[in-house]
Amino acid sequence: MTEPKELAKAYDPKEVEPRWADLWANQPFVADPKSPKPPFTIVIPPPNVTGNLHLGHALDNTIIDTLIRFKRMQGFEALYLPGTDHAGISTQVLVEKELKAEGKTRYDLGREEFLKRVWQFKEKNGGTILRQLRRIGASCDWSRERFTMDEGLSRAVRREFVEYYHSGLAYRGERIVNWDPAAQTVLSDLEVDVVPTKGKLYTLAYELEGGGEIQIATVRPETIFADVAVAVNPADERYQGLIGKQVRIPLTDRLVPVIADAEVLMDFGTGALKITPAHDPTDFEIGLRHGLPRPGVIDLNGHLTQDELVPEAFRGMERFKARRAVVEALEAAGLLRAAEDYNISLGHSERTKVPVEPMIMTQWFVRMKPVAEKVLAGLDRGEMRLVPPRWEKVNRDWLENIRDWAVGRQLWWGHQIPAWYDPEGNVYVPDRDNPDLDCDQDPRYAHLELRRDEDVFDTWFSSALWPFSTLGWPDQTDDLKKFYPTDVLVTGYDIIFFWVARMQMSGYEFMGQHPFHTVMLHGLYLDAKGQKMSKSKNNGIDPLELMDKYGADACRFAWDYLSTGGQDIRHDERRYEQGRNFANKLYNATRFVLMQSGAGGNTGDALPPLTGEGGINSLTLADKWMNSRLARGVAEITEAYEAFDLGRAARLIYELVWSEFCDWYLEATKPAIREGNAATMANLVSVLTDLLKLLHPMMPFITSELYEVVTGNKTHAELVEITGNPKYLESQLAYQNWPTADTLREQNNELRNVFLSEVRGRGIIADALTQDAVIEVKMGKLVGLKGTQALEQVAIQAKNYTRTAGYLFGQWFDKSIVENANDVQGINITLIQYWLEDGEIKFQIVREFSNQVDFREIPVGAIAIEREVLLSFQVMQESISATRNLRQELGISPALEIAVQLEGEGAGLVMENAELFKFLSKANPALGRPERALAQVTPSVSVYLQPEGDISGFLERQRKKLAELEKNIELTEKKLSNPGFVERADPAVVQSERERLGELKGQAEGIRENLERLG
RNA sequence: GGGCAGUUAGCUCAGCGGUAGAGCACUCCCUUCACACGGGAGGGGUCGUAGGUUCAAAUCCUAUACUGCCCACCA
Repeated sequence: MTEPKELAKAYDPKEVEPRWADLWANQPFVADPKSPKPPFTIVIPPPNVTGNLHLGHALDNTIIDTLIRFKRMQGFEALYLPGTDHAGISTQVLVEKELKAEGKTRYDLGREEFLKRVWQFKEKNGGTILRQLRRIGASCDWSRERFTMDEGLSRAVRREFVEYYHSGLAYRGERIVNWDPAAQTVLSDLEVDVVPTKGKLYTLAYELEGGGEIQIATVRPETIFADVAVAVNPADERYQGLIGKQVRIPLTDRLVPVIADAEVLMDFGTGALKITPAHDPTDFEIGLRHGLPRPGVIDLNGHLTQDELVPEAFRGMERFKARRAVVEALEAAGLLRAAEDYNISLGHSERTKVPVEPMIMTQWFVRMKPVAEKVLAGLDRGEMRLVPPRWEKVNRDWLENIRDWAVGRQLWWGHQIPAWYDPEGNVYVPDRDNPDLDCDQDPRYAHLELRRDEDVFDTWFSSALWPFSTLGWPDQTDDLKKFYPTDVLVTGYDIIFFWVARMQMSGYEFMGQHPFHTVMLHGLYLDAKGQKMSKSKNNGIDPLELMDKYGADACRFAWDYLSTGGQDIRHDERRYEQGRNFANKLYNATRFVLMQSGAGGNTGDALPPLTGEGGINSLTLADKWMNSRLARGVAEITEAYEAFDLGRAARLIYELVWSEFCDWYLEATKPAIREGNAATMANLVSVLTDLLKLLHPMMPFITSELYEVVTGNKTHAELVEITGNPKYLESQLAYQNWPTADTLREQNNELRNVFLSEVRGRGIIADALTQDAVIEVKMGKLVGLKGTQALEQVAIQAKNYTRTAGYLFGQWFDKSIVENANDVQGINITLIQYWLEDGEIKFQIVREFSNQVDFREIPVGAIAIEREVLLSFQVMQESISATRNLRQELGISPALEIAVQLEGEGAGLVMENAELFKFLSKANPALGRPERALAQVTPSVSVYLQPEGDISGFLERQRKKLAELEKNIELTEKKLSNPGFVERADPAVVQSERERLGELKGQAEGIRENLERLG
């Protein structure tokens, strides 16, 4: 941008966005724990430290930043806490891949060297994702950036384990676990994806001791060498005689018993099940019940062991190769009875995609049930809500059926488990009161040879603490006191179990309360075909490319716009075009305003004079209309933001800016500005300023830039100077107050102006001031004022001092203004509430007396305002559109000025605003009605135009319109003649139906008559 | 096996008890002094299907059909 007058025609985000991104990176939005403002906290869902920004992150962070910026402007001490996760498996896998390229494994380096290498990798790549976050404009407090393996967070994790251990929840036990042979680690159930996999169901014959055979069905014939029994259902008549007998495992000489267990399904396969406790979870359970041994024949690499249980030919063979070999051998031995195609539900490692091997191992587990119960109780008490609410059931179901959590991972990258073992296998864990003391450093155990557990914790074991470990826990820091519990958690529904539920549990367990009150779950971002994005499908869409192409603001707007009701989002490039076009529209609207004013705003505090040049009497009909639309927009948009309904907020703003501000108001100001109407000019600037504020949470870059230009009249060079330097820009839009009905009125709100002029004109305040004694007032006492009208307004009048403050739904919403009044000593204060009701401004005058909570009320008064004032701009719009339609119908050149005649109850109003009408319709209006003319009939005005040329098309469309009207009339009449409707429907609905019928009839009659005249 | 979403204009989606909406696409007109990433005027939908509740249903209920997702130890 150069001087305002030389602004480029099209908005260029590439020029603007990097400057602001730099400013926000260099001068972050630091939250102050000592601030008197109420806190509003959101912690980032920490991305993998070595990852790249993908659309899930973009969605998370755009939504979060939108909420944070909104709350910050609303007067909260907003904290957006950034950070990254060490992401155990995926980071380690990345580094190992790098090593592999060098022909090495982690074992070649050894643990210590390997970890050094991972830290180097982290230092090198760890900054990427955070830089990418800056690109989207995230207003994080970068001074508080955290990493799950920071010193502080590591202490938190250690504390977590020590607490779990000493409260008896963490224990070490031998269980069947999911083993990932590729990553060489245990996985939790959540990290296993069950994928239907093509395979075969084999029926094998086990010889019965003493002759005969029993057939069993299995998909894993290679595990028969670890069989310890064959089980049948005790109720199965087929096998009654066999229970207790011995059978021979095929290809071996080993005999195992036939046992009975109720868990065996009679109608699956042959009804007989081979029991392999070491390699199948169900078999493990059955084995446990029957006290069976549990030999294993598969090693950690997924190969058959060298164990003597395995026939020599198969030893050391890879598991799937072994399966084929065993099947061949069985066939050769004549023991394969059947092999049918079968879809096996096979667990795969989420990370490495390799089939998981169930294995028996001794591992650390945490018993989550008692912890989950605390969360469930909290949910019962309504301490947390999920948005959309349907997820609460999912959340609850999981917590209710929670199983013990295998927390150990056989990785090197992560928090090493603080548990030590002596040579006899006894466990040592640090004490609660000194958790940071390693047991092998503890003098009490000096006589022992202690060996530390090699394993590290599951990554989620540390993420579970994120909402408070990042704020300083286990220390009782100021941050923790101020900002915990956090407010909203924003994330995709795909990590409810992994992360959300675990934070809930650790929140209740360690902080004694909920970690956040609202969980906002957005949908998944799908590709254009509606499929999940994945590396294997290579259908990923890169948010950085989108931002380069359309600008970060455009993308943010698209993401906010799309976040409706937690629905999944299908990629559609057109949404980004919409965002880009919107930015361009806003830019050009601002450019127009600047061209007119050539200068910045005048957003002073004082009320404008009531009369004279620049006074409110100069406001045009369009100004008043725009102010009224803006007031409504502020209310609706604020409500949508408050409800975290960003999709709705985005739609409302888009409509307000484009369809109302640009399409109508901007055009309508042109004639007034040409006449030099200063009030219109000032109004234009103030409306635009509020629109920039409303839009700022969604499009922070462009709004910040334009705000500086509009209010400060800054040149491009000055802007570059400001945003390019690490110099605190206190005046920036991000720190401005959110528009309220109050500030609107300070800025020439129609209602306020009408009201105040009336009040002053009638001397109402003067009356009030003389009626009661005036006593000094402490404004801090202004609480307890009651009332619920949405348009309530409080005006404070004191000598030369006039301020207004709002009071809405029981709370001050711009209290600072009220508090500032303390500066004025000895003031006389009258509080005036006023609101709109039934086409009248109702008001109430309230006197506040010193140090008393009670106040006197003067009965509600009312000033009637003409309804037409509020509806008249609509009449203008309708008559202008009707005229444009006529022109179009007749193919009249847009440049040609025509003459129209007007008739109807709104015609006079149009004549009063003839200049506006003429400017927007290129038609000169006059009252009256020609004998023979084409007509466009609107509810309040009929527009007539002399027919020219071929009007057959026009007539046809008019007939169609008439038919449509008649159909509606019929429907409405039918409705109104239905006694059920008239008696039972809401009277307001009935009334509006009646009015509508009248309107329809009037219009139909107008068209009919006109058509008759035209013959 | 259980659960949850979705099915609305050609496309992608809002709306979720009181006259069917948006963006894009489509037709026509316009390089009008903010914007062609634009302006103006239009066309286009019996809201998956079948029942029910209600004065009134795209919206609530019950079935049902497709589509997608999640959970679950039938080997």
